[in-house]
Amino acid sequence: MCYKRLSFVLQCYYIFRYFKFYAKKFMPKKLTPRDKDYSKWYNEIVINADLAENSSVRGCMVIKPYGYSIWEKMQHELDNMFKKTGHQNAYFPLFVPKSLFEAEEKNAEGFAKECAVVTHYRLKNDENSKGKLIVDPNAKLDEELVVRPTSEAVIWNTYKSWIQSYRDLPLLINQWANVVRWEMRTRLFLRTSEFLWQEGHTAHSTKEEALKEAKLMNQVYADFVENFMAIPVIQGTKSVSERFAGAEETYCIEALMQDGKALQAGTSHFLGQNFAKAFDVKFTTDSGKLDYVWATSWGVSTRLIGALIMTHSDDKGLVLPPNLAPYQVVIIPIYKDSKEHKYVEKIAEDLMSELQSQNIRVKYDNRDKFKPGFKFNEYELKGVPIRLAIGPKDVNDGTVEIVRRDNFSKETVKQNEIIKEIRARLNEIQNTLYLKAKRFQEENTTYVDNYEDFKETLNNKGGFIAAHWDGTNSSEEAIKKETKATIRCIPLDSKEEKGSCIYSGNPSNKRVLFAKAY
RNA sequence: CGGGGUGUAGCGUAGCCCGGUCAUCGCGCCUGCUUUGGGAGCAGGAGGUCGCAGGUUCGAAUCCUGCCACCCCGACCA
Repeated sequence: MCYKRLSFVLQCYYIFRYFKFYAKKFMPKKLTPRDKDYSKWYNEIVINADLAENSSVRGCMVIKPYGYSIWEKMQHELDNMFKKTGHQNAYFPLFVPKSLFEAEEKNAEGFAKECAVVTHYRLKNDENSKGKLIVDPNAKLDEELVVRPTSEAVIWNTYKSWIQSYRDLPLLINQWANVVRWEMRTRLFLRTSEFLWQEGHTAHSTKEEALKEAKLMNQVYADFVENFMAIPVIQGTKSVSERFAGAEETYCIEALMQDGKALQAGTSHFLGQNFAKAFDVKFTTDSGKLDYVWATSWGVSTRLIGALIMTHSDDKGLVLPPNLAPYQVVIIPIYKDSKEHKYVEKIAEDLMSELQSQNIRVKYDNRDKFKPGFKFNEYELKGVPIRLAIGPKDVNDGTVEIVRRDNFSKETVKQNEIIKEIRARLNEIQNTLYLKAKRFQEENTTYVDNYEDFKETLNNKGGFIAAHWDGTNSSEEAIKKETKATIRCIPLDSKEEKGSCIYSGNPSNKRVLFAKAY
C-alpha cells in the first residue's frame, strides 16, 4: 500500500521534472524587441553572438574578439572621415589632477558625481591577514587624480602652451581613448563604467568657425551612422538642460530602437570660450589683439555597437550591415565522406581566394567537428550577411547556395556568377537594412498636439513624438517628471509653424522630438 | 543612495522552509564508434573548499551573525 503510493508520487515527480526540462529546452523564446523583456533579448544577443560579456570588474565589460573587430572597423572608417576633414590624432593622459578638473566649473559639476578618483599610489602587506594587501596610508597623494570621464580639462591645459597666435589655429585634434564614468546602473555597450570612444577637441579663432566645426562633425557622425551602420538618425540640438556640461550648444544624432526608445548616438558641442577662459588660452589675432579661442568637442563611443544591435537584430540573433561585418560572407561545406569532402573543399577554397582577391571579407568554416545545421545557426546568431553552402549537389551542377541573413531568401546560383551575385546582394542588404529601419522610424514618429494624446502615444506606441514646446525648462522638467519622456532634440530640419506648448499652452514656433530614452 | 533579489562544476540550475546515502539535472568539455543539405546519436570519462569569515551542533549547501560580489527596479547618464 505504502509502496504503491510512494511509487505514484515518484512517478508524478519525474513526469513533472521531465516536462519542466522539456519546456525549458524547446519552448520558443518569446523575446521580441517590443516586449518588456527587451533587456534580456538584448543581453542574449550580445553574449551569444560573441560580442561581449560582463566582466568580474564592476560595471565593466569584456569585448570579445568578434565584437572588437566590429569596433575596429568602425574606428577605421571614422578615422578616415576625421582625416578627410583635416583632423589629426593625438593622445593625452588618463589622469586629471583635481585642480585641473575643477577649472571649468560647469563641466566639473556635471561630471563630479560619477568620477573614479585615485587617492593613493601604493599597497602594502596586511599585517593582520597573511597574503592580503591593504592601501598604504602613508602613500596618500597630496592631490587626488581623477580618472578622466572626458578629457577637456587635461587637453585644454595642454592647448594653453600650444596656442599663441592665430597662425596656430585652427587646432583640429582627435583622441581614441577609454574613459571612466561611475554610473549607478550599467548595461553592456550602452552604459559601462569604462568605455572606448573617440573625442575630438578643436580650437578656432572665431565663433563662426567653431560653430561650423561642431555642425560639420555632427554631419560626419550622421553620415557614418547612416551609411556604414545603416541606422537612420535625426540631427538636432539639445535643450539647455540636456546640453553637455560646459557647452553653449550641443548638436546630436538621435536614433530610434526597435522597442520604441530613443538612443543618443553621438554628440558634437560648441563650447564657446568657456574652456579657453577657464584654462586661459589666449591668442594674438591678425590685428594684434588678444582674444580667447573658441572651442568644440565631439565624440562617439562603443555605445554605437549597442545601437547597431538594437536597430537591426531579430530573434535569430545579430544582423550586421555588410559595410561593418567582420565577415561579409561565410562558406559552409557539406559532405558525407572524405571523397566528397575533397571535391567540396577544392571549390570552397578556390571561391574563398577569389572573394578575397575582390576584397570581400570571407570566412571558410572547415571545422569538421560541427554539422552544417549547427553552423547555419551559429552564423545567423553572429549576423554574417551572406552564407554560401557548397555540397555534392553543387559540385555536380556547378552551383552554390546563397542565403541572405536579413530576409533568409535562399537561391542557387552558378559558380561563375557568384562574385557578381554577392556584390549585388551585399549592396541590397545594406540598403534594405537602412530602409527598413528608416520606415520603422517614420512609422513610429507621431505628431501630437495636446498633452492627453502625448501621454497616450507614449504609453501605447512609444517612439518619437513631435510636439510643440514653449522652450522653458519648467515645462520640460514637468513633462519629464510626469511621463519620463525627455526632449531628445530640436531637429535641425524642424519646420517653422505656429502652435502651442502641449504642457503650458504657451506659443511655440517649432516642434521638438520627445521620447523615452536609454 | 532607496526598494527587491541572487550567489552550488566553464554556463544554466535542483536541493535550503523541515540539518544526517545529498551534492541534482541539462548544456558544454574529453575518448571511441556511427553521423554530416537546418542546432546529431550511442557508450564511457573528467570536473565542485556549495560566495567569504565566524558561530550553533555529534553532524551545516541547509539554521544564526557579519562581510563581499553580482543582478533587477527607481534616481543619474554617452
